[in-house]
Amino acid sequence: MLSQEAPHLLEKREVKARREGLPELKNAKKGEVVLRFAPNPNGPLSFGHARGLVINSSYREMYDGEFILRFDDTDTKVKPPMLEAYELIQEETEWLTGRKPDRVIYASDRIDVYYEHAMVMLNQGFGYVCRCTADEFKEFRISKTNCPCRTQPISDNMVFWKRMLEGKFKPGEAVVRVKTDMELKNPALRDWPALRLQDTKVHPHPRPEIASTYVVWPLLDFQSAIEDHLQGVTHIIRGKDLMDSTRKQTLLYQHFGWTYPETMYWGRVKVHEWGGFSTSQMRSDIEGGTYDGWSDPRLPTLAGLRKRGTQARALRNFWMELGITQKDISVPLATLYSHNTKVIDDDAPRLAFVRHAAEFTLEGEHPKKLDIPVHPNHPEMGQRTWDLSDGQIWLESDDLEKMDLRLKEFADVALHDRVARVESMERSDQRPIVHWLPDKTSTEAVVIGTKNDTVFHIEGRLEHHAYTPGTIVQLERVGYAIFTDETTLFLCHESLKDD
RNA sequence: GCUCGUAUAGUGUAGUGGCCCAUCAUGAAGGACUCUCAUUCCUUCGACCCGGGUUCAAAUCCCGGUACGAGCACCA
Repeated sequence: MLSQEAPHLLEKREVKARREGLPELKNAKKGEVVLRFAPNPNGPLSFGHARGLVINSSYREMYDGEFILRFDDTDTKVKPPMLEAYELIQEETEWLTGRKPDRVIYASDRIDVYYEHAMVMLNQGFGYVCRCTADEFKEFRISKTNCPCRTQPISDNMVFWKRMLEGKFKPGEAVVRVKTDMELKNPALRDWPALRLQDTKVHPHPRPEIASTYVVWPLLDFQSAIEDHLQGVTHIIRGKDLMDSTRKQTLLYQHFGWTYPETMYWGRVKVHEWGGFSTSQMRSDIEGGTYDGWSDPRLPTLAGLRKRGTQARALRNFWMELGITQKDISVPLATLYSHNTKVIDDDAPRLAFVRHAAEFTLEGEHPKKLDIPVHPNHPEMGQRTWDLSDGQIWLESDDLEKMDLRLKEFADVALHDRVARVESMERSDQRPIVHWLPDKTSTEAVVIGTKNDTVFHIEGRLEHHAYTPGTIVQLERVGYAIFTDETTLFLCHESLKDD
């Protein structure tokens, strides 16, 4: 009845529902969306890169589109690529997004294509070879005046271009610029540089097949713009630090008569506990020995996160929850850990680890063996069996302040010298429940964790197990941990409380 | 300095003129369950940057201010 008399009331109710997942893409048709993520392979992927991967690849799934992984490796000096990173990044991309990219592109394979477009630009007069120094041009940019090179004839541009390719200029002596307008309000857009020279004898490209082949290299704004068009990219989602890039590139697209893709931006993300890390800073810290490689768990790299047991799904949930707002934000690690806990808890077998273990002898009547569940919420995961035949057990030294304890799943005991006297098998009072281990079912082990950029080791007794490296377990009353080897574990979540 | 952008609970986030004395998550506090300080569940706490304007009606539109961030690299 309502639907007949006042259908608008029903419609409104739908609108109120909280939006789930990512917002719709503008001008997007299912099956016709092409997205890309374009890191510089100057190191393995970091936590921040994960956002680009997660958001872009999620839209691929949402629209049944295509996802391109592109290596923007066009700088051999300031941010030189790292050869191993090409493989690592592809592997990490697959791990994080759950599948391979539809296409993988190396910008350094496509230099000739960029040259062709540079020549079109020069021939059609919307680009020119500028021989001013960077400082000289800066003055022109500030004073909104044309540089003398701007009006030179196309024939001159072609000559200078040829000389650039032949290596007749040194880096800094010539650059190809896109003609925009020196009066543009935004100084960043005025006749921006598109290609420059690099001394690839001194700074060869790390890929052996490229090495010193080229001296003229495109800059990001040019290379990325051309490649996006060539690959048919329909939607670009990237950081808002690249907003002026969009504007520069749109100007270039107008010259070529192309239409620029739809663009969305996200703001800066800082993780409260990490502060600022840059790939180059990490690189030098690793080389200097501060960190133990790119997968050091203190580092905000995907490799480091992975090593401490962070699940791809947790990372995906984390970034999906932040969405793509342009706000600059600072998130606590607790948020990521909370996602990770949700992902791992159901599958994490329980295991006992007694920190700083102290040995006691059981006194009194008690069973010689004990069966306890592997996971309290999942009986189907089976039982673990403890051997108490020699009566020797281990307790956490921090638990020894109280003299009366309940040994979890076992018995009430009273401590006294190195003896634990069994008072009752049933729970008889409210004494604290502690975890413990029989000597015969445990071995020496070490748990490693991090705290404020330092690494700590905890020695103790670990319950016997048959888990392989990489298995995530929950150490009862301690926390989630991932096996490094049979007797070494790493705590998944850094303890965030001060103690 | 010029240019661009953003401002909702402690932290994130939904909300695109009336359904909003504002959503969801996280966090904190309390409780239930549990022979873990885990998981799960319940309760509570807590926000529309400031000032004008438009409108019958503004978190939502406009202007100004403030704060924060980014670009103005022959880096990506």
